[in-house]
Amino acid sequence: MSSGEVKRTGRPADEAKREAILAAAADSFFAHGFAASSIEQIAADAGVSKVTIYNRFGDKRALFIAAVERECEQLRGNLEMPQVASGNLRDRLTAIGEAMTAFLSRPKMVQFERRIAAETEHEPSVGKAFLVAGPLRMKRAFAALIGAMHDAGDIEVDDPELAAEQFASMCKGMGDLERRFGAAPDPQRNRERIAGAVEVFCRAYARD
Amino acid sequence: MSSGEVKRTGRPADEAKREAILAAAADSFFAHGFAASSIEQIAADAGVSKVTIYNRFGDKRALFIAAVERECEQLRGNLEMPQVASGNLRDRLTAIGEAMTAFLSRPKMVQFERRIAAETEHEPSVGKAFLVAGPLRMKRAFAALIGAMHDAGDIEVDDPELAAEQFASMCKGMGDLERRFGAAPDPQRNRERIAGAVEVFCRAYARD
DNA sequence: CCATTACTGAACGACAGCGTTCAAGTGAAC
DNA sequence: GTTCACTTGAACGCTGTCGTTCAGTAATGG
Repeated sequence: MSSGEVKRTGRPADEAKREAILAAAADSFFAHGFAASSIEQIAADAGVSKVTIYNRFGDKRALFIAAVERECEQLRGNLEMPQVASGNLRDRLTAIGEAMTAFLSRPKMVQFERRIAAETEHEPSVGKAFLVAGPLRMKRAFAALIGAMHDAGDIEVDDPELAAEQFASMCKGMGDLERRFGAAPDPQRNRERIAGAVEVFCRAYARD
Repeated sequence: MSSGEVKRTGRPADEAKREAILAAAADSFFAHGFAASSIEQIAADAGVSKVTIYNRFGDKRALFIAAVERECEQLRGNLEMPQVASGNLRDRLTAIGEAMTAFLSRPKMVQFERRIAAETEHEPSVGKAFLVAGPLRMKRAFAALIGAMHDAGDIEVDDPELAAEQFASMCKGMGDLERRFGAAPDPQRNRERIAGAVEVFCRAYARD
């Protein structure tokens, strides 16, 4: 009943401050890590008193969780698959591969992944939440696309999820690792990876 | 000249202690992260005085670097490619895929990767060192194998490094992500991934 | 035995973070 | 204007870490 519609008397909480706190927390946590971040600094960055943070979030750990949840929500927004229904099979696959690579290459994304992975050690739920909000979601969307291509008769695929993984993995190749471990990006090689993935995928699955 | 053959007088350094320190440091750093690890705790775990650590390594950061280097060396040892010269193409590829997945799935490896990635943010050299000692090394070894298969007439490949990446990436699929973010391992799915990778690879590259 | 080097335990100063408390101020709703 | 909840700044106790110092002990070569 009355979800969040409770009329509270007195001064209302400042939602702008909540946002500022979470933004500052995310910046610090994902840039420096949980242990290396201080609530004091986050409060200063957010232009807010430390007490306000404790009143609203209670705990450093809880603040971290809240920041992760916020980031996952934002992730969901930017995750839209490019709806490429036009063009031939190869062009469509290429577009998908390029969109995916671009999405995963953003520095912010790389940083976020790094940090979530590290923090998963202590808080496995964080890792699971990210998996569901990010990669698994993406895989399912792409698998559905593969299924549609199969139904349309463009390709012949038994296991759409596996095929989706294969294509996505080939597009990433080692670019994934290189990004994560700070090697300089190589756009040329990334294009070759996508082209190669399309080629192999088509040789293996394209009909006629 | 006389590399390390300098006759030093006085009590000799206890190499066993050095090892104990590095082992304890690696355990702590890779389990809890750099900032969350304390020299005091590492000293206690190693059964060594804190002063000994400072005398031998000088600094927390230097200790971390030393621990990473040691881990990379150990990595090099366990990285031997299975020399599968026998059997048909599919069997050989399957053996390679299984060896690779087993190697990358070890909890210690997952943990190490997570931590190095996180610490790359502050110390990019650490990430680069790991890339060279691990993945790049592996890729080259595997690319050489692919090249040999090509020369032997089993497959037809233009870009052995790309093909190596493709096969390895397909074998990993999303298992990589799942491990890193703490999802329960699925051996059945991993086998399917390897089988699928072999199938696609052969369809794309196998001769006749 | 003696010089030399390695190691230890304990203690120290300096600093920073967490989480809490308190008194005071602020602002919306009734 | 009163009320009530939110917000603030400052201060506090506590804990923990780093990095250093020092005196004392252990082990080795000459």
